[in-house]
Amino acid sequence: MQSDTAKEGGTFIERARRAQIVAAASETIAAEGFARASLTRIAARAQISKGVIFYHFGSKDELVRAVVVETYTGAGTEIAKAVEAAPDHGARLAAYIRGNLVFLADHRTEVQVLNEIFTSFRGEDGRLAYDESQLESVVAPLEAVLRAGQEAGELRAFDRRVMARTIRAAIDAVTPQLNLQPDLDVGAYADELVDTFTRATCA
Amino acid sequence: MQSDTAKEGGTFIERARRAQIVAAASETIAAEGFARASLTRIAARAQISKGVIFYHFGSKDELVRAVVVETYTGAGTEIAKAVEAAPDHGARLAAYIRGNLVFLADHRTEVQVLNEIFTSFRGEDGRLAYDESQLESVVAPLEAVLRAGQEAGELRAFDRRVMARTIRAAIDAVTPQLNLQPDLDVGAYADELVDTFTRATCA
DNA sequence: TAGGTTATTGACCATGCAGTCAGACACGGC
DNA sequence: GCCGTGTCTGACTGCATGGTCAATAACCTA
Repeated sequence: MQSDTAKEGGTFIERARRAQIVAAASETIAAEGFARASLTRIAARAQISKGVIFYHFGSKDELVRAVVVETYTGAGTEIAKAVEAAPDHGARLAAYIRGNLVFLADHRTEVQVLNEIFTSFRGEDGRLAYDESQLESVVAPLEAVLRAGQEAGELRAFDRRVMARTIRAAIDAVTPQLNLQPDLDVGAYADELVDTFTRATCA
Repeated sequence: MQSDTAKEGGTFIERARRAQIVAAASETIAAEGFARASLTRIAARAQISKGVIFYHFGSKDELVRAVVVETYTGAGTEIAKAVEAAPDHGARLAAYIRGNLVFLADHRTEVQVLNEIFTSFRGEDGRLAYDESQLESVVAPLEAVLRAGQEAGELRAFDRRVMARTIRAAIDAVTPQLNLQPDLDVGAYADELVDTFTRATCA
């Protein structure tokens, strides 16, 4: 039997194995892409029998979701901290952008794994398991920053939804470039984006 | 035997079948996603035997590439026309953005198919067949527009590469939204983007 | 209408997949 | 030493996949 949220459930071995399998799955996805990350390959990387995965996780679906939770936890708070430390709303937007790019640069593998899962992981019905509608939670905090800035009169009037999507898209576009060109100057890239969106949003 | 570029090669039946199979493949990808678009399903949709696909195309790989070529041809010129009709460089950028969004709205299915292929189609090595490095040709014309604008003094100094990527990302982000919310007001969305990037780029 | 080319079928193959399971191992309490 | 529970293995099933192929149908020309 395995625990649901796994924070404290299960025996010592239970938790250790789950962590090991999740790590192996993450590594396999990063190294070979989601499409090639079969349970056979994941088990091989972890140097365990394939059956043990089914002992600790009910299905491949459950494993993948565990990888997402594991990888996602902590990312949001890290960026939120940077944003909240900023004084005015213009600076908050800048902090948001910079916080995101720094996170991308520091956690490229994890971000790549999440990207693989989000764009390839499909349910039985063939639809993406993590589609646009569920990514609402990613855009929402950014929209909140924009709204606050507008209400304070520091940012001009614009469609917050469109602007938030645009900024998110600009940030998300960095990952594949970083993947292709690992020595990309993320700081300079951030400066450009901050400049661009400051001009685009300020009153 | 089948032709390579297929414009005029082969018999009448040859060309008709190829077109039919490409169409069926495109429909299947649009309806069920790339991952589920197996040759069996494609053949079923076209109401032909699976073997006939291998008679006209050497492999699934070749079929998919034919879909890309088929779908891609014409898109570039359509947008280029709109861009070249614009007077000054600021207007050119606006025309580029509007041209792209109009194209997205008018050809959602085709764009969705391309998107499916670009994000899921992998070679034997497990790497994306159409990755970031091969999408250079998409960003290049936009960079040219930006460069011309800067040299004419109409656009401020900025990193053209970053700006081009950002604009492309903003445009590409529309597709999944359109998919999720088919009645999205693309005209208004285009206005917002034009406003945003005009402010961001003008001298 | 005969004969050769072109086009098509459906059965077949090897492979890889997610998932199952009977049995074996480890190990602590009795 | 033995038992029971928790853990693990490796062989197995059933299925879908991309791809092959011999037989055959459709077609065109002579």
